[in-house]
Amino acid sequence: MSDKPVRTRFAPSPTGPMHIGNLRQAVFGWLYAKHCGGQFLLRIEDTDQKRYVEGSLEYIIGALRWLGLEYDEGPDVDGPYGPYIQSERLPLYQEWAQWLIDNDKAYKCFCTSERLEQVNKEKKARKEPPGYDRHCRTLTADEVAAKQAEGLPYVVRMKMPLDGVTKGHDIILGDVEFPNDTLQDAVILKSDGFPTYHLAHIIDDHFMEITHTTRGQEWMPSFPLHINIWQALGWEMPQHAHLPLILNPNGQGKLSKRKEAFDESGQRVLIKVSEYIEAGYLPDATFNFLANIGWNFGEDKEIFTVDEAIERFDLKDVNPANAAFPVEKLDWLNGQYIRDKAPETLAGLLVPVVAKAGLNADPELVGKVTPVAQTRIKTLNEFIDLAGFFFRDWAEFEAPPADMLIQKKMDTVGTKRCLEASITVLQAAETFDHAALYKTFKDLAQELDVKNGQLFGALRVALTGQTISTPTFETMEIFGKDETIRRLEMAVAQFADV
RNA sequence: GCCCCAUUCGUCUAGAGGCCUAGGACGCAGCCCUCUCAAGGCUGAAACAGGAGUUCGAAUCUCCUAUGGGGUACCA
Repeated sequence: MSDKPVRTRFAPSPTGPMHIGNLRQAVFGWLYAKHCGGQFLLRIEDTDQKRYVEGSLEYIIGALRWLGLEYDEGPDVDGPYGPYIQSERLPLYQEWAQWLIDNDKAYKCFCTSERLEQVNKEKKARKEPPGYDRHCRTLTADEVAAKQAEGLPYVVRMKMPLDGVTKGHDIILGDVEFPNDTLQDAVILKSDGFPTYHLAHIIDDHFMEITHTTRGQEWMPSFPLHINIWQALGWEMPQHAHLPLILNPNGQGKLSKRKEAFDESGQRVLIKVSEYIEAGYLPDATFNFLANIGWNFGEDKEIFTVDEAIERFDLKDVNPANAAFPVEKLDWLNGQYIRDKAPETLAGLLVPVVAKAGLNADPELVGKVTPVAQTRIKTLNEFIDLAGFFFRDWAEFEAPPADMLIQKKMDTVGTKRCLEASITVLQAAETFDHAALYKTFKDLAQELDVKNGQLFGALRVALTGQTISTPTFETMEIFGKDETIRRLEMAVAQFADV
């Protein structure tokens, strides 16, 4: 091990909206770099032109920034090791592929995909494991020259050892070894001149001076290939950490944006980072949640800040086992974070949410409603369901139907009487704060010989049109005397024919 | 098929040979509080995949089996 500064990278492919599992990989790499006082960089691996999706870079950058994972170098952050987009580094890969050929570590392969298919078909018929038969590995220099003179397209394949074992070490998994006779002469440079991931990431990691790599465990099978490439190149290999995968909540299969998953309550599991943002999850809660999968803070502490995580995080403490995605825990955590925020701060976050819902996002009103909603919402968006009525045009409020106003074990006559009596009491009210209102209505309930819940429930529905809402008297206080009475009168009108 | 990895409450996890009659959290159940819904408080049910070893002693080490996951592309 050297004393060079720790450098980690997040290297996604620009293939569309960013996946939440991907974001977690980024979290671990970022956390480790920060923990070591090193650098974290973003590199775009776009060596597969076919899979490129327009706008992906913006998705990736947006997701990283949203969560607070600032990178020291990247496509839009200049650094001394750029460019940070692989398609802009093509000559480098081609040069080193040639170097490998020149040094007898790799070879040109002219086999067509048709032949490859044929080979596999035959192998299958003989019940042999599939794979390339190394047909071009033994081509003579003259044969190669002849094929090239014909203008035949070719790929470059790695010349893998035929026997023995390839040994490697992983920070999380420990020592691993692979029998070489099961390995393939993988393609490292495609016929279009683009490198495959295998070659490209190694060259980049080397020249970008990456000291520790983090990637999903799905890469484990190609680890021996990579080890051999590093060795062939004669470069010092960074330390590798293969991170556990996130599985669907039921533990069946890895979380994927192509296959939708559902949790126990039948809710669709959100996959894209953008979906989490839109659903009203907080970045700090999401960070906490993601960091808690496969790693934990210790001391039985579930809730921790980013700085606390940086302080403690170490790749070697990561649990090697794959994890079912514990979605339901995010709701709880997000609720915790919402409650921990200063009401003014929360209100600031809520204003745009109200606006986005197409409602009147008056900051002052949001500020008044926030404290009474704070313990009742788990995501920002739930604010709309609970308290959206405050932000609709009051003049357009329509009284709820009579049967909604009538509470348990009440009838039309009794309900109407309650509402009328309430209006009378309200008109006489001098102070209009919720504590005083509570007291007067408690007295009124006794006077009318109904239960608190029966009276208060009718009031709630009359005021909000909802059976679940912010507390009734706090709601009255926010509405003020005039609006409160107006709504109750509208409710009484629902009983006109009684 | 072959290769690789993993396996502690339903789930995320703590646990690196005696501290474990296995700890925390989510979820769940019950109770308290209570104007709805939450929040909060308290209580409870709930796990070392199985089998062989090693050892005075194993959730912790070894092997086998089972199960789950991943890979097996001129995708990453």
